[in-house]
Amino acid sequence: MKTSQTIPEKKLAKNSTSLAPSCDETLYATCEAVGDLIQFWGFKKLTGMVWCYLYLSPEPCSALEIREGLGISAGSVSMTLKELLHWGVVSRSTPHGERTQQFTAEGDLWKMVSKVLRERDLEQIERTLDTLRNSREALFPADRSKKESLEKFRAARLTEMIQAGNLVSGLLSKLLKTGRINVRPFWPFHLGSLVGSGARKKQSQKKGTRS
Amino acid sequence: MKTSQTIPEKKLAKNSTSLAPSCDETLYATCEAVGDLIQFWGFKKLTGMVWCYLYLSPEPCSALEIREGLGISAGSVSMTLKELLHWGVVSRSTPHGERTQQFTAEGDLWKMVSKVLRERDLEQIERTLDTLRNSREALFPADRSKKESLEKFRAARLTEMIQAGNLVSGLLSKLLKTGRINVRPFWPFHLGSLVGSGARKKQSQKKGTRS
DNA sequence: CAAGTATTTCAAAAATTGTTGAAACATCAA
DNA sequence: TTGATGTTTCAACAATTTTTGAAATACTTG
Repeated sequence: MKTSQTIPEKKLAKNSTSLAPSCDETLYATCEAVGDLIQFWGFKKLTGMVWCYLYLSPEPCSALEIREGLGISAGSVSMTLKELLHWGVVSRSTPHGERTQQFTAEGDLWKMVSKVLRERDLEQIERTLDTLRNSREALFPADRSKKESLEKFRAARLTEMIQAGNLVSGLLSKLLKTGRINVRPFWPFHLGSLVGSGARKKQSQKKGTRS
Repeated sequence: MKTSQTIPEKKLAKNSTSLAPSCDETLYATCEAVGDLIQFWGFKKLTGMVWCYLYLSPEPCSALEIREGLGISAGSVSMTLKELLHWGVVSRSTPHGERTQQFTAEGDLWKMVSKVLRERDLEQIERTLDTLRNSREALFPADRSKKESLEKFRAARLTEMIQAGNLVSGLLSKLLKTGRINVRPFWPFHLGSLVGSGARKKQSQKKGTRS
C-alpha cells in the first residue's frame, strides 16, 4: 500500500560515469521493483529486495555482500534471511570448512509463490471463513424458520460471502495441488457483469464445497 | 500482516444477558473478520469493517449509524466512506429532501473484487513488469551476443520473472474480462513440483503473451 | 582456551500508517 | 441571514511496523 522510500545514496555510484545505468543501479532498481511488489503482497519490502538480490546472483552470496549490495544493516540482513529461510525460498550453505555462510535463492518461482499462497493466503481465507460461518450460525441456528427479517437478511449475505470464500479457497487449493487452473466454475452470485464467453452453464456445485 | 486491535468496549454489551452472542457482538466480530481479510489484502482494516457493516445492513445507513455501530470517529467514517465510494463499492443516496446522506454497499461481490483486482493488483504487476523489462534491456541491449556471464545470468532470471508476471497478468485480465478462469496454460518454468493431473502437455505459448 | 570473525538478538530510534477531534465548510429551514 | 445539523478536512496524536546498532552469542582456527 505504500511505496518508495528515499533511495539510500550508499555505494550506488561506484562506477558511475557511463550514461547507461551502471550495473549496480540497475540491480538496485530491480530489487526495489520486486520489493515493492512483494510489499504489495504483504511482506516487508526488504524481504523482496533481498530475495531478488539473491535470485539475480549466479553465485551464492554471503550476508556481508547483501549488506553492502543493498546498503542495509547487519541486523536487517540476518532477520530478513531468517524469514526467507523460513519460507523456504532461500537456502543456506556453508562451503567446506568456511566460516561464512552462503545464501542462494530458490530458483523455482512457482515453489516460492505456492508456498506463500498455501501457508499464508489460504489460511487467512480459511480463518475468515470460520468466523463468517460462526456468525451465520449465531444468527441463524438450528431452525431457520421464523426469524426477524434483519437476521434473515444478514444470514443471506453471510452466505454469499461464505460461498465466495469457498470458491476462492477451492480454486486456490486446486491450483496449489495440481499446479494448474482448469476450472469451470465461476463466480456463482449476482451474475450481473459476468457474461463469460462460450462454455456450459452448469452452476458447478462440487461435492467438496461446503457452504 | 497484523491483526486484531484492542476491541473497543463501546456500546457492545447493549443487550448482553443471553449466553449466545448478542447481535451486536456477532455483527462486530463479523466486521472485524472481514476487516482483517481486507487488511490482509492491503487496505485499512476500517475500510473492510465499514464495508461489511453496510453489506450486512438491509437498509442504507447514515454516517452516524456507522459511527456508533462500529465505535469510530466521525472523521474516520467520512474518510473511509470516501474511499469506498472511490472504489465504487458503496453508493451514496440522499432520500428526498433529507439532509442526511445514506450509504449502501454494492451487493455484487464480484464487482467489488474485480474492480480492485483490475485497478490495483493488475496495475501493480504491470508496474513491476515495466521495471523488469527495462532492467533486462539495460543489462542486455540490442546485441545479445558476447556478454559477461553475470549479465547473461541476470538477464535470464529477469526473463523468468517477466514470464511469470506475464502469465499472472494474462490470467488476471482474462478472468476480469470474462469472469471466468478457463485456461490451460500453467506455470511454464521449472516445472519441478508441477505434475498436474490429466490434461495435455502443450507448453502453451499464446500469441498475445509478450515476454 | 583465546582471539578473531561471523551471526543473531533485541531494545531503542526512525519511519510509516491510522485515528481522532475540532474547526471549517455545506446545506437546509425558518 | 441565522441557526441547526450534517459532512469534510487536516494537523496533532497514537499505534504499528521497520530498521538500526551494539551487545551477546556462536563458531573456527591457532
